[in-house]
Amino acid sequence: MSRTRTDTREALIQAAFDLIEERGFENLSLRAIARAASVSHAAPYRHFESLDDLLVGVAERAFQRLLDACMEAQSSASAEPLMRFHALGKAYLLFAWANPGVFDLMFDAKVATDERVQSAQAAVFSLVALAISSAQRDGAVASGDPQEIGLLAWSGVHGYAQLYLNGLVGWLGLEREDRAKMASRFTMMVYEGMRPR
Amino acid sequence: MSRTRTDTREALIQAAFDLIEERGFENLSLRAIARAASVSHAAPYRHFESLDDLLVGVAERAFQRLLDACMEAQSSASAEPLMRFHALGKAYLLFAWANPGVFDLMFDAKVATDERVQSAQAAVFSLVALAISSAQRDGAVASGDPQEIGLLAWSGVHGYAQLYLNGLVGWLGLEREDRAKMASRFTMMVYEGMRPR
DNA sequence: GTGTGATGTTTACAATGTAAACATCACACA
DNA sequence: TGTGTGATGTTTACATTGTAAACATCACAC
Repeated sequence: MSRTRTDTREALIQAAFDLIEERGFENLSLRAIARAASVSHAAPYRHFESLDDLLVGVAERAFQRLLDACMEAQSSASAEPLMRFHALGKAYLLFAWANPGVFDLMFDAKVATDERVQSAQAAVFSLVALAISSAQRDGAVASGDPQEIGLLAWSGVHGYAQLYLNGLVGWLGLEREDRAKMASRFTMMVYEGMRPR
Repeated sequence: MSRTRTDTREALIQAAFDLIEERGFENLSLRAIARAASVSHAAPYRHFESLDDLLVGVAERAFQRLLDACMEAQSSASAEPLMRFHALGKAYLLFAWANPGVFDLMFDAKVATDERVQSAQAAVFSLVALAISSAQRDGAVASGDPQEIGLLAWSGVHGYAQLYLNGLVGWLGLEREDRAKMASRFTMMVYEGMRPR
């Protein structure tokens, strides 16, 4: 029984995903991915145009998982807008910290210009914008363009994730509390700034 | 007249800086840098341990310029804490958008673990934290740990810069207003969230 | 003046991304 | 049921890359 088309494609993406989490995506090689997926080093070209194209596939997959994690967190939170927003931000941060390598990849210039990745980003954003506007209806967030406020919220959480992953931990005293608590805390601060006055 | 040690070192860093802004730092090659600096492809090894080490040099240089830009902007702003904060955030965003390639590099995993880069990051952060605590003294920003609030502010601006550079422009309606206006506007939103209630 | 250390070049090598030629296997159609 | 045709995979090949080693050169302290 040989592998179907989708099998190999999936295997390559999964192998890349794992390798990235092991060693970061900077020193990733097409050949190493192929090796990990037990195919020859040229086989990936039957499924992807290039290494970058494969990475786009990985990023798409990663955004799918991020979206799942966010929706899952939101749906298991209470209906109160504060809690839903809190769940969203926390899930985002925990995803970034649990998958630092792919998180870097997801917003890397190499893949971010691809329209498939961009629409995946847009899907995440629409989740944020939705949370904002529903919180606005409950009077929990100040009025204003939900897109704009959503971008403010997302920027805060996203920037925190990135700064945390790249350096900050080193020179700031961070990492004393556990991450879940830090994620909660920071998300609350972002939320705090958006409340009506 | 031959080049002094510092000459070649500087020339290499400058060449790398320029190449990064032309083509992004992902596909950058040591050999291309050497070529641009008119030296043989092995010459860089007399000044840097490796390509990554050279990139650290570029990042250091870039942080220096960012710091200069921020301080310059701050000092030509009025003494009012709002205006100083505004100048800082705006300068940060404009720097990122004027130098997208090196801005990516400055927070890339490849260089961010280096302690020289980390201390450069810390220098930027101390500027932010200082602005916060001085604004607090004037009652313009809510009380609380200036480090923590500063991190909130920095995260917001930084995340916006990164999201903007990698995709956002594509799928959101952005880029209609001019950038200086967008930078101002966003910085003000961040500031708004930090005011006392 | 001389030699010694710093700077630069040439040559070499293994690893990489990608293309082309070749093999194989599943499966539609006779 | 046999066959050929397209999809999938492998082998081979090649230019480019980062890096090391051997060699050249030049400035400058003694």
